[in-house]
Amino acid sequence: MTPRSTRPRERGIPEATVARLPVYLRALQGLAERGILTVSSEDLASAAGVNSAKLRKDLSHLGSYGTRGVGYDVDYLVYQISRELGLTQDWSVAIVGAGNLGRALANYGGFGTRGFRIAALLDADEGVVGDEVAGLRVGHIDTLEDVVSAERVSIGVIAVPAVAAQGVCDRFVEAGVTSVLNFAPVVLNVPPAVDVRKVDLSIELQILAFHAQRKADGRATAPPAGRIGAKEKA
Amino acid sequence: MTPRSTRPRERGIPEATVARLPVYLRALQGLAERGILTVSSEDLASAAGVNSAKLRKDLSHLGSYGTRGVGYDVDYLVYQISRELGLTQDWSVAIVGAGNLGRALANYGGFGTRGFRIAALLDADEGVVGDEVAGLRVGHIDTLEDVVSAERVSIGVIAVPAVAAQGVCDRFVEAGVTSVLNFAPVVLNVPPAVDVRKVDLSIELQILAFHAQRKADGRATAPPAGRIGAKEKA
DNA sequence: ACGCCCTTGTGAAAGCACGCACAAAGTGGG
DNA sequence: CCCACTTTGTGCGTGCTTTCACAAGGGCGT
Repeated sequence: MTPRSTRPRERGIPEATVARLPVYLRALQGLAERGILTVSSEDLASAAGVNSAKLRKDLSHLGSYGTRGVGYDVDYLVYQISRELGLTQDWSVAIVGAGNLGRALANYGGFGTRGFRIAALLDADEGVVGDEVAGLRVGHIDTLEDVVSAERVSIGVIAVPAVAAQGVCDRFVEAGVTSVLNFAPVVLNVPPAVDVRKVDLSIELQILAFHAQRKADGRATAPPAGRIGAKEKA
Repeated sequence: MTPRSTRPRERGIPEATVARLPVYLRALQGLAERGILTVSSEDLASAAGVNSAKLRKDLSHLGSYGTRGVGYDVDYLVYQISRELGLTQDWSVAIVGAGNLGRALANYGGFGTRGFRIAALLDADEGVVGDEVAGLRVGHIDTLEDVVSAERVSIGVIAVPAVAAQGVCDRFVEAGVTSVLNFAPVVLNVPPAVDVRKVDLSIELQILAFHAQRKADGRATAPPAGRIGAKEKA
């Protein structure tokens, strides 16, 4: 614990790096569970499916947490990434929509890891209100505002049909939620201060179809080079 | 139908553009349903949540399908984008995992739009094999290879727990599937010729948490600027 | 038939992201 | 105590993305 520069990072982690940190975190937690104490950038990169230089550069944005000639201390790095991502505090999440998707989300064990607490699961359908899902009782959509303020919900998850999504989003925003995760296939309109992320099955399928067509349309001009996967064998 | 250059695009649409085409397509279909025949890049961009210059450049990669001073013919553009994405042919999709997530996917009406056909919904749990979901009977995982070859499945969807994902993926690959959509929170290992896309709830949540923390940690250095959303009012 | 006005399509510039390759830094053996 | 080896952290070149700004093209009113 030498004093170091005391100024590891100076704010401003590239968005592309932020998007990969959760992947590194998961890989590290897997290593930790297997009792591995130290890992090199090469090994961690391989576990996370990225280039090792990219991994090192990503981590360098958080500070100098590695030891040359040795690698990274797994537990320490888990802690640093968790802290950077804001997972050392708990975030309350409200899920709207208790259909199959909402239930799948609610059952998503421990919500990735810890750090997220499902404060409520709401639905507009009287038929499902009152059901128990993942140890939670489904509440009525009309209690959204109460739940958000009582439970200090900071992240809203929208798992309702497309036509209802903007309405739910507006209510979240009105209630003070500034982070929204949207599973409905619509573009949400929100004020600039609100952060929206989208998860969209049909978009992913269509992107796959595009590349599949490439492969089928006679020899493609370039290999698929999927943005995410396409790694070589272990 | 003037002869034009007959060489509208020459192969090689940027990946970033491909990822946005489905969004444009959906926006256009919405316009078409409302009976709108023509749209300007400005209006379409607004509906899709992007910058109009970006939209024009994206569309220019497909060819010159607009009319200066007027805009784009909605139906024609729908057709061109569909064709480019490979949606004018049908793709057979097999979903493995008939839990809440698998069911949610199977029920995802018309699978976005048309273009995708669910050839099978499979599960390893004898308890759910035989259930009817979305007009489909859940089959046993052991029939995966048969289904893939009999139904000419080209896209495999993995909606199983993390520990089972790699195994299912291997079976898909072995059976000849070259496009995989993975919902399990693991990095899949596949040969280079296979295209994998990942949808991961907990990663999205963690990215939101990062930005939320930024907002909370005193005035952020920069506004959130969510990759996806954060548009202004209509 | 002419000219005004609107909107597309695209050069050019700026900003990011990626990956190579290497110097710096730390470990362990002799 | 020194040297050989390992692995990090990063400067730099390259290519992709985004955005601006505007010339070219086409419709419409007169």
